[in-house]
Amino acid sequence: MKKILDLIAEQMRAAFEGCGYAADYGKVTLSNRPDLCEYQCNGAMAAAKAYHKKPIDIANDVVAALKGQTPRGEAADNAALPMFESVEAVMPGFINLKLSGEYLAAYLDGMRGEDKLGAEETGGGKTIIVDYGGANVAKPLHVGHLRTAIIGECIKRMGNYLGYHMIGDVHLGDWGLQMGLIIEELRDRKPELPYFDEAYAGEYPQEAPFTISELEQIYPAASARSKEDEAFKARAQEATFKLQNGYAPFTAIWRHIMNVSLADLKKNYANLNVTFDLWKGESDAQPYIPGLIEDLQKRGLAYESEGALVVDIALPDDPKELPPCIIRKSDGAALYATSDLGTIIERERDYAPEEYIYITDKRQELHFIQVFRVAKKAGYVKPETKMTHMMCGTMNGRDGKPFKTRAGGVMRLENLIREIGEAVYDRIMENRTMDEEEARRASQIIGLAALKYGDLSNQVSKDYVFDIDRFTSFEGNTGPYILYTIVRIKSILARYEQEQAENGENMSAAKIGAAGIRPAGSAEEKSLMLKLSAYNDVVEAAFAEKAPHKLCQFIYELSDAFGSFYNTTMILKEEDQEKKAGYIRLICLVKDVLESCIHLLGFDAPERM
RNA sequence: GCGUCUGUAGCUCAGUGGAUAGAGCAGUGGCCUCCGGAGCCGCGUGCGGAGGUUCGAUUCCUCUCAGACGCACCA
Repeated sequence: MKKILDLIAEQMRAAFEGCGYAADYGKVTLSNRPDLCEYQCNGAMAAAKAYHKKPIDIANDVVAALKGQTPRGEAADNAALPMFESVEAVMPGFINLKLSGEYLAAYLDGMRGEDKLGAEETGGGKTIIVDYGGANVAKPLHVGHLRTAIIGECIKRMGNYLGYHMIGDVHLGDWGLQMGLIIEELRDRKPELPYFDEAYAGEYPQEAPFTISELEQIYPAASARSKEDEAFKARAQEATFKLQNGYAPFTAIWRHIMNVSLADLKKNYANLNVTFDLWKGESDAQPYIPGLIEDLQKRGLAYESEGALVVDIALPDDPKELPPCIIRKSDGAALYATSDLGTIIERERDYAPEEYIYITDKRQELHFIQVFRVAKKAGYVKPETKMTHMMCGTMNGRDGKPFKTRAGGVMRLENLIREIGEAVYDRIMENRTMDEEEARRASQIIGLAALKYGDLSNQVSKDYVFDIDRFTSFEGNTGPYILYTIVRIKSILARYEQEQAENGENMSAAKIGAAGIRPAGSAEEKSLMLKLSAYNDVVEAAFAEKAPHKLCQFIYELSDAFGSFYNTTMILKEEDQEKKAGYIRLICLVKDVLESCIHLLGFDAPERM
């Protein structure tokens, strides 16, 4: 369906044109003075200069033209309906518009009849790769992984919804120095293992020489040690180099690390409602790296500098000369940028995407500038391919500093999720009687909504304060409040159905769906309807601007509008059955839109709460 | 030092080249013979600072102050 703002703008453009002004001035926006009007057009003021006329005169011309005009909206059903309830020109030259109740009701009925509630599939099947995992093998997920996972999942869902072919890749950190660190730490802890016996010629064991919890302990220990112990660090670097060159015993250890760790990671991401189409990692880029380096050297793009192999990426109009991109360290090992470039080559070969979206912490900005520039400069990626780096702000604690556990350590994701679940559970139990099992289940669902909504409702690029008490509150602009609205609507709908069944009435669900939504009978109802009509516009904008928080803002406002409507309108007590059925259809649409939005955001609503 | 990002209400956050800059929380006062009161309706304070462009700037530009982050062999 066309967006309602576009439909209105069509009228406005025609009116401007009819009066001899350029159609472009007919741009329409939501009103910023809801007390005066619903939509507004400021074009008359912009046009004043070009036509040497007073803005108000232009506005009056256009309004007159608009009044004499018949609507020509393309939605055939709506074409016969006058679009506006009122149009007026006011000083200094605003054109204020109110939509007719019939037109709006017809528009909403159009939404009800569509699979995606009026959202258009503008993606046309274009392939977009979204790289939003960044988890490191052998290292537990922590809060630092939370944002990218949540945001990436949302971006992917929105894109798919709008008809793009989104490919989500977890892109594991499974190949860098960390692997060498683990190997060497393991050698010190269990020197008797055959992997460390150079004379060993037999088969390596199937069984991993460690459990996930051991592994999770080994890495941090090794990492800390490498910062103090130069010799250890050197050993780790050598081990990394050997692994990267296919040394069999280390490859065997690496496989064990991968197997043990992957199962755990999958479980944790699943708990977050986050899924990936690809479980690729840096290791998958390795086969491309020798060719990549050779190619860059042969074409003179890469050269030696201070022992390392680098590619210049500076451009003449950079405010500051950027450091070159290192693609091979002086010890011969590949590194982050190299494997990202290798990954790009693989992705081009397998998917040839029209856009890349990388979602990471904003501290990696320089790295992605370098990688993108090398990819374009070397022609690995077409010039017109969009490469976007979505930079996430940091998640801070209430003190404004990076989020930590009470003890001051890094908070593990599973602990965070559990804490939130418990906070929600306590709230449920103190307010309502629900059996324990259901409360447990509900608190899982609600907790995830609290967590995700709390994150997604902030702008991606900004640091934000993570506050469990605030996020899990059932009041205000929170995930639970949105769910509460949905649950209330479900409850009303269930009662209505029951009522109809008891009366043996013919108002079956199918019949309800068939009849129309009625023009608003109150200011609250109309506000609700206007808000609903913006759905397709909002989803499209949220994706185009990669701004999930716009979706959050929308559902909050929609929930709020529903709250006001609900509070002033007796739905089930309404005696006029037609009117009542109209209300039911309306709130059913509210529910559908809300559920659709939370699904895009990546969480669900419980049946009760 | 250089660069990037960010400064909006007591707190947490939205927002726009235009009319009176909005929400939530906290504080405070109302609203149930009523569908979930975990609700609804009121009440007050603010665009870090200075210039500039513009009929109009919180928004665009310059400078300045403050904070976060980054600045070649970690990822």
